[in-house]
Amino acid sequence: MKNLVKTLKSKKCKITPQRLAIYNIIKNSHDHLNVDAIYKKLASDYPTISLATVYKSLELFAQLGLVQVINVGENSFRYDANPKSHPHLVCTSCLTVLDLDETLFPSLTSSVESSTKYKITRQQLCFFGICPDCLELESSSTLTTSS
Amino acid sequence: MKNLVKTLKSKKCKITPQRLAIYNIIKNSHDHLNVDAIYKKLASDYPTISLATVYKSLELFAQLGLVQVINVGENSFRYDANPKSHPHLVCTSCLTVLDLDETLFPSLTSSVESSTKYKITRQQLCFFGICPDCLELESSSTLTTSS
DNA sequence: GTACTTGCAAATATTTTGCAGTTAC
DNA sequence: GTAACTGCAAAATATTTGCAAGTAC
Repeated sequence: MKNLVKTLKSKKCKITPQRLAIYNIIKNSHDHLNVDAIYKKLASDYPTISLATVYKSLELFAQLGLVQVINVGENSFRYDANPKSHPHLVCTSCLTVLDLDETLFPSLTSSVESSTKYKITRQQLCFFGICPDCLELESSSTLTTSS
Repeated sequence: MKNLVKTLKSKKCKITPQRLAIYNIIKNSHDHLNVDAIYKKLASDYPTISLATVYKSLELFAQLGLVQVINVGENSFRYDANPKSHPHLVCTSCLTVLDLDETLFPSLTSSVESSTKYKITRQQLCFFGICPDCLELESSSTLTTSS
């Protein structure tokens, strides 16, 4: 939060309740919410907030490097309060998106740069699979339906 | 193309000129086109084809495992005639999307599986950067504007 | 006080759907 | 001949924009 306030001030952007609320929601969710989910979470505290405000705030945050926009193959974007590019792990069953530790994959960028002539600025690693909870549900439902 | 015909037949799907044309376009483009680009490429040969047909055909191809749907953080999807999951390289300047050789990154999946309890089914690696052509343009325009 | 911000409504973009007419087989 | 497919138009979904009213500073 201090980071948000400091960055907004330094760019002469105003510190509004809406912006604080939106940033808080992203910051405090382990999952990576999309605009709609953020909007719905705001609904109880800010019944009159508009989707446009959520979009505008998120775009500002992204420009200021406060959040990262991620896309895991859905037709909507999700937002991550950690602006540093890092790998994500998607459960294709319950659709949650977790962070992974980047240190699992050292020096991917440099191997791409050396084998192509590209100057790499960013990478997006995304793994799709089934989380332990869903795996368990799956196996128990298999037992049920097979009876 | 033989692959397309064989797969369509085996699933009792009809082999229509539209489907052949759409598949051809994806297959023959080094870049990874989105629906709009495919539709525009079709325009000269099939002036009456509809966007809906392009969408429906691509969805069918994806379901049959003939193409891969990719998303590199745009708000539209691109299509790849190589259905095997493999890394992509995006030039953020000219917006082309190239394939990378998967062998550059061995055993990513297994290291994710061993460090989480997830069962990984698919991965998407995407590197963003500037291609050699755009790098060159950039440096020459810098020289020009700085004069 | 004023420049920035919000919230609404309308616009735009992408994708999906329903259905009547057409076509591959 | 018929089930599958196409093309159109309308709907659904996601995002952006213009602008009048409101608010942080």
